[in-house]
Amino acid sequence: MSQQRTGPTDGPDFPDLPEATVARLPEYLRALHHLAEDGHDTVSSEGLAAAAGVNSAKLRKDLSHLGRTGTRGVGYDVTLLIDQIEQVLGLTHRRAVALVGVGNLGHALAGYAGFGTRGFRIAALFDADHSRVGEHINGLVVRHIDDLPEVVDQESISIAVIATPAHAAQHVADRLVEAGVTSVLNFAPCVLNVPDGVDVRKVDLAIELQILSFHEHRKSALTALPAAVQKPGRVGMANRLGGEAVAT
Amino acid sequence: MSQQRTGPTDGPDFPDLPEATVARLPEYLRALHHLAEDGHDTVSSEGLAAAAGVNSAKLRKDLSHLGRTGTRGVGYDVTLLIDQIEQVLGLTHRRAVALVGVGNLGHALAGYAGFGTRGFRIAALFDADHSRVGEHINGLVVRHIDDLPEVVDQESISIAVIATPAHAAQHVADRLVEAGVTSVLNFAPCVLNVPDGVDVRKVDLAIELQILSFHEHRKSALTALPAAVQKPGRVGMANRLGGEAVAT
DNA sequence: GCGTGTGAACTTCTTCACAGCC
DNA sequence: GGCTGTGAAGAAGTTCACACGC
Repeated sequence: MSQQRTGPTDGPDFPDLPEATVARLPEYLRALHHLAEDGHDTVSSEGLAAAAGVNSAKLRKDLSHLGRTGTRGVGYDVTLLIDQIEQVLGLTHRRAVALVGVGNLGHALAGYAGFGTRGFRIAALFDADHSRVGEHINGLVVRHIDDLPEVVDQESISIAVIATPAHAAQHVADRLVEAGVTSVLNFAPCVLNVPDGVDVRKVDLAIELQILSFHEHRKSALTALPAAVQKPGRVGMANRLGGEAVAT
Repeated sequence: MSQQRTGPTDGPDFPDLPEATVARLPEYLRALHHLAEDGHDTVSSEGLAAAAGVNSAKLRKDLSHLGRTGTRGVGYDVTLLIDQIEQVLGLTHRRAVALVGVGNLGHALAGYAGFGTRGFRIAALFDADHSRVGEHINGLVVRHIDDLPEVVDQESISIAVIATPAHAAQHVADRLVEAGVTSVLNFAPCVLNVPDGVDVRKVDLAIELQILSFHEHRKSALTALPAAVQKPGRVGMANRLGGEAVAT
């Protein structure tokens, strides 16, 4: 195994994966579980790539970082590959997750079944609002954020989800880090400052729409420009791609 | 080599932006609005970069794609830059968005204020479940998904959000595309197949957690394995994880 | 024959460092 | 002096194409 990328934690169980690969492994895992349910024992790179929405060369290169995973001329053993990916992602046990902020969005996240089925257990809910504390959501009691250190310790929580308003998020992040949390998924639309060694991932719903907006803007220019003048306000574009044209 | 990215829609109002830049512009926009509220008239690349959580060289390179936006020795005019970014992102008018699936998550999204304040208007809610149709959420009535074509046309909707269970998502996507929608934000944990010309972005909450899980896994190996027992601060977690200070 | 695994080519993205303008 | 704008270097990621093992 004279591999080039030799990081400090390199080894058979800890390949030093490129970030882009790490981001795709969960997608492969989901596709594999789906294939397993459908009774597939093996799958080709072509087949798995299609199920995961990537091209097969990329998939093979990604999997090659995990060591020998497939069989030439045959493909990948579905069950075995699931095990290997779960191994490197650290999903061999269910990780306890804390959720802070049980407003609109937090409420929905607390009830989201997908966490439970894919390796996580919402272990505690927190809010700063005393009127919310004590409320029962999905079998859990909302606790006050002052209880963070105690609960994080009790439940061995290392991952937290922030679903508070933006103005509260940094403060919450500080308290989480102080309590020992080392990974944060942030739904608040703001930048979080955390010390080295703490990972933050961000999900911003409005940003996703704004990116789509850019491409919409672009597409409408494509259809509007060649035909000379554009009509503001009314978009005559995009009724159907490949469908019959609509009178403008 | 004068690197002229000259695309079909290239021009002063439609610079051909790198995808990575497009993905960051919304973040700059949010930071700028924040700065404007705080009364700042101008901001340096250093200042804006800090507010947006990127480094200043990257920010300058990104903004340079928009044409001349700053003033040397001074910085960027906050209001002007907001206008320019909103221009290229196509946020000069509020875009109507359809939301399909008013279950757990859909409900929360329908009530999410962030859409309204950042360029979008939830114009319609849909569900396939007749028992949900007619329900009022946040001032909107839930309509049956069969009404899609009619409403999409009436409200000039080109962007839709899918918040249905995974098994229904592809079918919903097909109907959206048929109705004329050309951009989709998908919250269902599955891959969507859509024709060319339709953009899909995906948000998968469990995947985000699984990526964090990988890094947690990695970190725990770091503290467990190495003989180099130097603990800076608390847990010894305080270096080289996201950092590229990897030693040889 | 088939399909994985992989060097090599290529593209995209990031960072550096400094010229040019205010 | 200060800060933007940008070529050039470098790093990361993707795609190609084919050798190799089944």
